Amino acid sequence: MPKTPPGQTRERVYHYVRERLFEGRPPTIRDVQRAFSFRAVETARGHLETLVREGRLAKRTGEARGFTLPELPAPKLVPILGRVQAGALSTAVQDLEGYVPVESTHISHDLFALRVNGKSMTGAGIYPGDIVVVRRQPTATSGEIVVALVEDEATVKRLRIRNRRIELHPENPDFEVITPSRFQCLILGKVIEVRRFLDKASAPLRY
Amino acid sequence: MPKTPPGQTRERVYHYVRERLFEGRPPTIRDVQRAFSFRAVETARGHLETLVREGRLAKRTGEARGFTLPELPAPKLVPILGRVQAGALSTAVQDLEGYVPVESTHISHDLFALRVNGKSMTGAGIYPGDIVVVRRQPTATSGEIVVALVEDEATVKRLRIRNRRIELHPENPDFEVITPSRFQCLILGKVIEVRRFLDKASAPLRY
DNA sequence: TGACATACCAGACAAATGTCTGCTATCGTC
DNA sequence: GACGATAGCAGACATTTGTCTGGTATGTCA
Repeated sequence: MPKTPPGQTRERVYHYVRERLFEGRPPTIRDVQRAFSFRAVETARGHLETLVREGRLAKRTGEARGFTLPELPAPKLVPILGRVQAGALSTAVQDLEGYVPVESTHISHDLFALRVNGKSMTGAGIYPGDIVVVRRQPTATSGEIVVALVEDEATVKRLRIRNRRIELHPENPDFEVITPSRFQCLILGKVIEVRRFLDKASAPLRY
Repeated sequence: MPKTPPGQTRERVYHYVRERLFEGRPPTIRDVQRAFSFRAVETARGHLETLVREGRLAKRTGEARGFTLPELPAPKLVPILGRVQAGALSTAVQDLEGYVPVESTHISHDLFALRVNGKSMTGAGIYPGDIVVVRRQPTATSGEIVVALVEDEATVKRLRIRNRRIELHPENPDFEVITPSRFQCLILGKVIEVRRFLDKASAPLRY
């Protein structure tokens, strides 16, 4: 039974566990044992417990496959809504185009995604076909890019509040500013992220 | 023991399992039992097995927490490399800025992410501070947006091959076309996705 | 040298978890 | 009504998996 320099194997164990967690397939202690050809379960467990003690991993005691990354939950998928219907703001799972993974920082928020249609925001780097990730919220501050529902149609625009009036500004000279009344316009949320898929193969999966 | 209309409870079980999988925390059968207050494990298992038979879930028999989504592994995180060093193309985990989750479609590929520095690609909707997701590959076809290493510096440009010469085109009139020799230039990969974080809070987590 | 820590092994035990067999009740259909 | 399909229950059992106790070997440091 050869002995490895201190910490060296543990580093590899750590990366192995991470990989597995990123795949969404938490390993058992015996998985780790097998992956590193340890002849005893305790060897694997020793490394894992040490990693927990060092704060590099977290665990749910007694639970099968209970090792996780501390503070870092797995990325969450948010639904890409094909259309946003007026009135019902609840996630319509029916006309679902797919899912996009988002940063785990804001898994607590109510997020959804939307595919951009027109060219009215190209000046802000938002092009047709892009997907915007939206945090659902009823209001926003002036200057932010929002998704608003105007006459039953969802549009992405930059919000400006001038003289207590709502203005929806495009970022493309070919389009005009919309100045809806408070009753015509409903702010669905604020755009927090834009993503463009340059490669067809990387487009979100439909399922 | 009340009985629910056919399929109704199962639908909810399905969504519960999905949620858990998206969180990276595969449920046990007894987790499902508890979540729906079934008085027997078999009830939960019945639904789960049916979902597998219907092809809506997949499972690894006998394994603890073995239920997964078919075809759809959990999203993967790819590293955002702070800098790309010449020569060594291996992922330098050291100067790591964080991780971004990517679509599960291409988990098999060798991906990394890079933060964009200059304004040379604004015409293509790629702005400073954006993060590009790159598929590592030594070559690319003309017209694709690539990450190239020119004189030890990584740049994002549109690749054009004219008269068997490599040209790196910016998408901003303020910048000039680079025409490196084959020896000065190394194609690191092809940009498959662009993402911009409009909200500071949504920026990738450093850890 | 001896005390101590680390890496690893061996085997047993216990808790968590998947699987099976058999049962009741409700609904729709022939 | 008989039949089959579905939803659900009850309890036992088997496997997987986490936990524990005790051991050997090697290195560091006083």
